[in-house]
Amino acid sequence: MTPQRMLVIETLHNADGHISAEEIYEQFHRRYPYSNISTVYRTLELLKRLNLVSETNFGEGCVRYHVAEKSHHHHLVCRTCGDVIDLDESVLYPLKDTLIRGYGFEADLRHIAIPGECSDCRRKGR
Amino acid sequence: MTPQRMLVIETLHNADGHISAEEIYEQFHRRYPYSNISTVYRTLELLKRLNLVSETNFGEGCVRYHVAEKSHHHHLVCRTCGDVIDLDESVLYPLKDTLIRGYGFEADLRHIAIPGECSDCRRKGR
DNA sequence: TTAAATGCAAACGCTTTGCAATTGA
DNA sequence: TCAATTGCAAAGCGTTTGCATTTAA
Repeated sequence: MTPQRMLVIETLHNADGHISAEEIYEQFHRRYPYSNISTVYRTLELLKRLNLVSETNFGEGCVRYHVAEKSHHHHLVCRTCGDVIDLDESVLYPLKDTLIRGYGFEADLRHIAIPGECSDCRRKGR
Repeated sequence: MTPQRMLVIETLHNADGHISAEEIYEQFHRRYPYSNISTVYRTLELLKRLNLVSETNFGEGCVRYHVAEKSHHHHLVCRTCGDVIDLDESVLYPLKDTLIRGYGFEADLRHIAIPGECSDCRRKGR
């Protein structure tokens, strides 16, 4: 545990919502001038491996990070076999973000079940 | 209209589904050796402006392109005022792709209505 | 004491751009 | 003819990596 890591983690927690590596670095570097953005990336890499942060790609040309919390789950429901696959809430973050950014629409995406066909049934169907 | 552009357009039509600039260039260059990837990017830029292709970011580090067709529409439904906002099908492509890639699940995302709150009501609500 | 983490600089992959040469209309 | 398009090379962006130095344990 280094002061650099602590600052990155602190920045991640203070930022509510999704923050980019560049933005983390900006705040981090302000408080710790002899620092480097590669340390930010390496710390984020580590936190991802430890499942302490998740990353989401909103299609802006950079990835955004947020602290991982116990989150809602969604479901993928197979129309053929009825199987239900659990889906982490974060899978819908990019969509949620697109709707906010593109339409100003705050989507209520809790408790979603998405219909379709699972991999097994697709394989058998062919 | 140049042979280069025709080949890019042809490649886009032959590729069913989403294709990256790199992949377009690969096919294009095979048939037209004195070509350059910047031409591909410039042609794609043009076709986007003309609404002949759409681009989708699947979070792979590159954008994928597909010919724009008259597509299904989805709806954003405001729980407060009941307003319905039309949503192009392509907005859900990244999610669809995530589900295929991550879970092998072929989501049936036609005719979707997403509940939530529209920008007007959010503004008034504050 | 030493394995691990850092800063730095250079490279990465995808995309964009400036510019001179070429081309379609 | 001439504006538009191309090929090329160089630069841009966010991100990753090799390496010598520093540091936490």
